[in-house]
Amino acid sequence: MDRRQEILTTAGDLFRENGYHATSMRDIAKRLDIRGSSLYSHIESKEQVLWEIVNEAADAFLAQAESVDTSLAPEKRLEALIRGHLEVTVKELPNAAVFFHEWKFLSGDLREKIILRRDAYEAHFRKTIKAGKKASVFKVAKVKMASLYILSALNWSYQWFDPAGSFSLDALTKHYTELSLRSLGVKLKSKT
Amino acid sequence: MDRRQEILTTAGDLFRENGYHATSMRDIAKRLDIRGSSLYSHIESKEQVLWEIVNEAADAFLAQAESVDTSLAPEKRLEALIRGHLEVTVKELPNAAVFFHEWKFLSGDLREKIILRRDAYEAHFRKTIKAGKKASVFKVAKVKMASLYILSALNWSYQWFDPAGSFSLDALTKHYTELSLRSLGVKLKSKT
DNA sequence: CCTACCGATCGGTAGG
DNA sequence: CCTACCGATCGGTAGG
Repeated sequence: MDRRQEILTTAGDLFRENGYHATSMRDIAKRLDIRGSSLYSHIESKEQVLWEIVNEAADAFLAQAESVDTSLAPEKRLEALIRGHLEVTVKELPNAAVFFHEWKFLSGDLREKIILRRDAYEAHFRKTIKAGKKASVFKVAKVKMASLYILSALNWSYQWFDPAGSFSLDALTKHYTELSLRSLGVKLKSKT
Repeated sequence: MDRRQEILTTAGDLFRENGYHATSMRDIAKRLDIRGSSLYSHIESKEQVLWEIVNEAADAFLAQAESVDTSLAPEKRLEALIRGHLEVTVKELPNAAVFFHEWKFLSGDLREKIILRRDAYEAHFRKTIKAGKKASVFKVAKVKMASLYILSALNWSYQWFDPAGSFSLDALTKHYTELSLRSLGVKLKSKT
């Protein structure tokens, strides 16, 4: 890992722990045992660092969603999206958390770009639910409402999920998939 | 509204828009057309302001949850909790957003106090779901997982809900209640 | 990668 | 409620 990557990784950890504005460039430097000013031979500005972290996370979420075969049955498609979302969240925890929480501190252009990518990502969920509704597999009054609901549940997971905690990623995925499909009216074998 | 309340309200708005650390005391003062130093005859410190905002929101959420009659049927209890949660979120949007997002910038004692109150709040959901599971009204594999799922979906709503937007609070409540009950395996009249 | 330093701004206090 | 001010820290640059 080169210095630039180390800086981005360290910044991601700190932005997640303390937030973008509460983290100073000197905090990042201290973790790497160098002086704050030395960062600037590798990076351009604090905002550029935030941008790269957020954009990298967006890449990961989008790549995953785009890899889902749209010819699959809607339940399978949604299941794949949920699994992928949770996998990316857990694998990139700091970056994902920063993506969800700190993107709004980007200004102008960068902010708009990231909003577009978020919308593109959410569209994968909306389209899948819409397809399931059309195929009468999902029973849902408002597609937008349902996809907001499910995405909300998924989005919040970075807040509490602890890879070392009592749930594995597999267990989380299995239960969240079941809860989501059920919320859309899909009948599953009951597990009391 | 006295000056102290005005300061808290203004601070809540700004903390929501820009975050606690990105908001300076002078920003708050500017909105009230006074100098930053003048704030200090009404408040003790910036952290105390954050604490009061967060704690006020916690009061509102807890009061609502505690007012739900525990002798109701589990579906009705959960419905009341969901309605109450969304009502408080929408009515106190800035404070609720700060409660969800900025509480972690509290230090020591205050931080621990708020964590306890959050846990107490979540317990209302867990207990209701557990009661429903025992009564075989809810079909749920892991109570903790299911309550995290539903609370996550609810918690995220402050991120996107716009009182002036295309959904009313009533519509939001109705749909989220339906989605939540269904996710727990409750059968509802289907709405395609 | 460092030292040295810039102007700006931070939360907060003194004193009126 | 104000002016005046404190020490600390901010993101970032110059120059080596």
